Amino acid sequence: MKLSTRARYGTRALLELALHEGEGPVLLKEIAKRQQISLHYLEHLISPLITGGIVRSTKGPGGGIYLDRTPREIKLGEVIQLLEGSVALVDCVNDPGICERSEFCVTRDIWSELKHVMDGVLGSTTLQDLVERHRKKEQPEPAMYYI
Amino acid sequence: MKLSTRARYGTRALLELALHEGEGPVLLKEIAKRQQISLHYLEHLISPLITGGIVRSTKGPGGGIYLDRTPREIKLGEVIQLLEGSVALVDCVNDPGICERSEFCVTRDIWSELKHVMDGVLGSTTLQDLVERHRKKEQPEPAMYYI
DNA sequence: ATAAAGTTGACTTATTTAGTCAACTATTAT
DNA sequence: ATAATAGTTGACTAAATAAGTCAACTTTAT
Repeated sequence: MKLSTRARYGTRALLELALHEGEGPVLLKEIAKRQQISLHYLEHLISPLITGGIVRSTKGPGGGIYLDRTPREIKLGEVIQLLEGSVALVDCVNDPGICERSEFCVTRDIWSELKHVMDGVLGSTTLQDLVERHRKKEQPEPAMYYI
Repeated sequence: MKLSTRARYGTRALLELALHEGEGPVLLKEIAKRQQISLHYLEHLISPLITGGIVRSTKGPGGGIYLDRTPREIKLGEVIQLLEGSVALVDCVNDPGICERSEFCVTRDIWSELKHVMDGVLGSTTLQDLVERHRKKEQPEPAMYYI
């Protein structure tokens, strides 16, 4: 029950983009280097994000990728959905029809509840939130001295 | 990012035990049949639950397995922990040392938050809750007529 | 034109999960 | 005692999924 590297790398790549928002396209090669991801692997993670309307790209010299919306408008839930699929821990949660037990199954109810709370977190966290958390960690609040 | 069959089958097996609480040992064969699980596979799921102090067993004729505590005292979180391991979606959440990025990594913070809310659900749901939900579905409240 | 970059599809390898089989141990009933 | 019942354990296999690599291709700036 682990998150795939797709989702983890992809999220980090997007954070990288959000941190450089407005500075023009970022090279895949740069992202791969800064986030320690294989370039070839990263290439494959980007394409669903383009299809999903989260990033855009330009080819050729000076090209690269960049966010298609502001970081504030990009929810983590969307990102995970694109890279990993639904956050449901069992298929019957999204698709009750696949198991004839679904209607009566109380364990299924619990797995649904798990999905619900996870969706809650991922639906209320945006790339902007990540950026802010990141900056906060980077530049710790100067110590306060009370005289 | 799916729950393994271990966790799913195991939880259902325990529910089966909880439903027959106090009626003596239940045959693995019975559980396997009622929950449509391969007997041989089920055997392997039981052993961590015994080690974990959730079920007990007696061998020989008239033997079987039964809960070691009341359903009210058995949290789903414990069960999942035994069958699947931590609910953490990435290893660095439990074990920051495995990634030198952990300290600064804001995506890790989100994965931690996910673990936290999942633990919330699983830590507050007991086998007894499952039993009650089950009974409620089985015997729907008789319709109320207001005169 | 040419070099820089992203895009796509095929392929391989590694890892994990699921499941099976068989030998073994303990217990009850006769 | 012994035979039958029932759980226990470990080794093994197969299937599925995830991770990663390679190479050919397209687009764009200079």
